[in-house]
Amino acid sequence: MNIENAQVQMRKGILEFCILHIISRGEVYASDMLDELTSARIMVVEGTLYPLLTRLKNAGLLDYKWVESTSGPPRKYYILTALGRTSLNALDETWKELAESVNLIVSKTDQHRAAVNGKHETLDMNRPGSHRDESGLSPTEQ
Amino acid sequence: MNIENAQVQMRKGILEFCILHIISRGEVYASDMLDELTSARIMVVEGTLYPLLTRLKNAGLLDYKWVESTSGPPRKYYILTALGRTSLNALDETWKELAESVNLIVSKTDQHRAAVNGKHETLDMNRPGSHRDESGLSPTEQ
DNA sequence: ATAAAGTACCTTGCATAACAAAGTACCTTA
DNA sequence: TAAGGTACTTTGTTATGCAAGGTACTTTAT
Repeated sequence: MNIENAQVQMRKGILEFCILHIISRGEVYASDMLDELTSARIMVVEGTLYPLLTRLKNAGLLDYKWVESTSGPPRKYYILTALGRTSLNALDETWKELAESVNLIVSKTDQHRAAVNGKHETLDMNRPGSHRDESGLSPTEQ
Repeated sequence: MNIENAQVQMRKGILEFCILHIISRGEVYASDMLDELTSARIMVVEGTLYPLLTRLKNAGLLDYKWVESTSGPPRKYYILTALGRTSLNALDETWKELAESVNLIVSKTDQHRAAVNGKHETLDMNRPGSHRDESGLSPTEQ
């Protein structure tokens, strides 16, 4: 597991949420979505997007209609179903909570760093040279 | 695919980031991490955490030492390696960018909703598919 | 006509990972 | 020595991102 892998992982699960958002703004087809995601610097490829759309369709969150194109084959234009809109609202909430949770954890680290840098205390940060709980304090809390 | 599934998905990939953060603040063992994650309302179970720790260890981001406990079997106390600290910094950046990207997409939807509710006009969307909407109404709102 | 190039959607196969559930091992207490 | 608690591990299932290759329709060039 390298860093790139972790970065890829971090983006997973967000895609579905972003797709629903984009579709919620009006009828779009796959290339529209790819453009929008790319401009938000969320990289997705066809092999990811098409199966995702199919899953969402089968789950009843999306519907689509075929539309003729003036410059190529017909396109599938997607829209949200009523269930899709409900789901999107729920995911909005989930995203907020998740971002809050992560920021809570990050800010705790920031606090910890500030505390460690502020004192000349370097007990816990670096080395396992320290010992066991005779100190009485868990390394995690306080 | 139901909503719960989507919520689970959304949390994926964030775990590794949160774990690294928690360990960065000092030596901890698995139960400490579970407590911290639970208090941040990020639910994780052993079957997820232990393999994750093993992966991070094998990737060279973590190290651990066995420590006797006064109330049970010995514990594995984890710390970040130098590589782990570097990686955490990179993931901090990744998280910031990801949150920014998602919030950009969400805010675009908000703008769209405001525009639709404010006017009775729904044709001005930037999408290239607009040539087809004789219907004139976005399927999302109203 | 036919070939080539562009656009759009679909499928297959692989690797990874979250999770449930069951298992192993150690320690304390009754 | 039995029971219960704590901690770490493993196995099997399922889901999913993605690369790569495929089908099909359309326009443009030869």
